[in-house]
Amino acid sequence: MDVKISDAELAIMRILWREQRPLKVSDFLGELEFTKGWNRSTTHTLVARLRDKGLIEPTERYGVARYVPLITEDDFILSEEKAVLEKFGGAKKLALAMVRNGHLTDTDIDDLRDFFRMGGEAK
Amino acid sequence: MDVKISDAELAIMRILWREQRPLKVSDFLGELEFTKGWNRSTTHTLVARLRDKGLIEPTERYGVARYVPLITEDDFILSEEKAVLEKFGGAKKLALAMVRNGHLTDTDIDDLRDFFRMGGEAK
DNA sequence: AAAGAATGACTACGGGTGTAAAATAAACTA
DNA sequence: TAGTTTATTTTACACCCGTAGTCATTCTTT
Repeated sequence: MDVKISDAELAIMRILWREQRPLKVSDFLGELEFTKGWNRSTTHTLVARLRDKGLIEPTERYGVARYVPLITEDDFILSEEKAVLEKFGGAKKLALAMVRNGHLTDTDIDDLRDFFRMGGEAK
Repeated sequence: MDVKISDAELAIMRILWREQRPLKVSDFLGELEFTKGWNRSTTHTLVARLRDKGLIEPTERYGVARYVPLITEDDFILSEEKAVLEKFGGAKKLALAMVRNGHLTDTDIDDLRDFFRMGGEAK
């Protein structure tokens, strides 16, 4: 998939990924109103756009639609990663920036190393 | 600074950062036409927008303007880093994605570790 | 069933972005 | 210096995004 998820849309995807179950819009309306200050309409618009883009889908429809994501968070991250590297001019530059800003700690680095040693299965 | 640099604009900044000297638009027109397939007008538009945003500046003006960047690549990277982490849900997740995709190698990781050891001055 | 509340669909609008044509100005060449 | 080539500015336009108003529909609750 290479449809774009906008920042605002992402907030919705995140909730869907987190909850791991079909959600009615009303299930996260409140949260988004609180965390993002969104108007009810705004949330509905974003949900509609995600639906139009084929990124979420209502599971059957009696009455109120319950949505599920059609891509996993991992898929999203892996695909975004590429765009980000493009923007930063390489993984190493980005990693260095993260280290310099103190967002990637030495323990994190150890973990990455371990991840390597184990051929890539750790979390 | 917290003016946004769009993806297209970034291509221009990158050339300016790379060349380390004042450049005429014609100096990179060809490259961008080749690598991005841009029309001459497009490049000019982007240059104008960068100028309007105060991100580049012509050095004196006899005849053809020669531009220099007003922010360094490091400044840019450091400021963007935050937005990226936001999007990826943390530095570690992002780093893991990079490793998984094979964009951050074990040697890179060693370098990061070294960077740490030396209190942050390596390149 | 009627009134009121919740829900969802449709419409809108201003700003940014990618893309470029058209118009204008400046520089070069014969 | 006129004619031509090159550079710069102006204008355009469609699409995406954040944001939300409004209208229509569907529950609820008397």
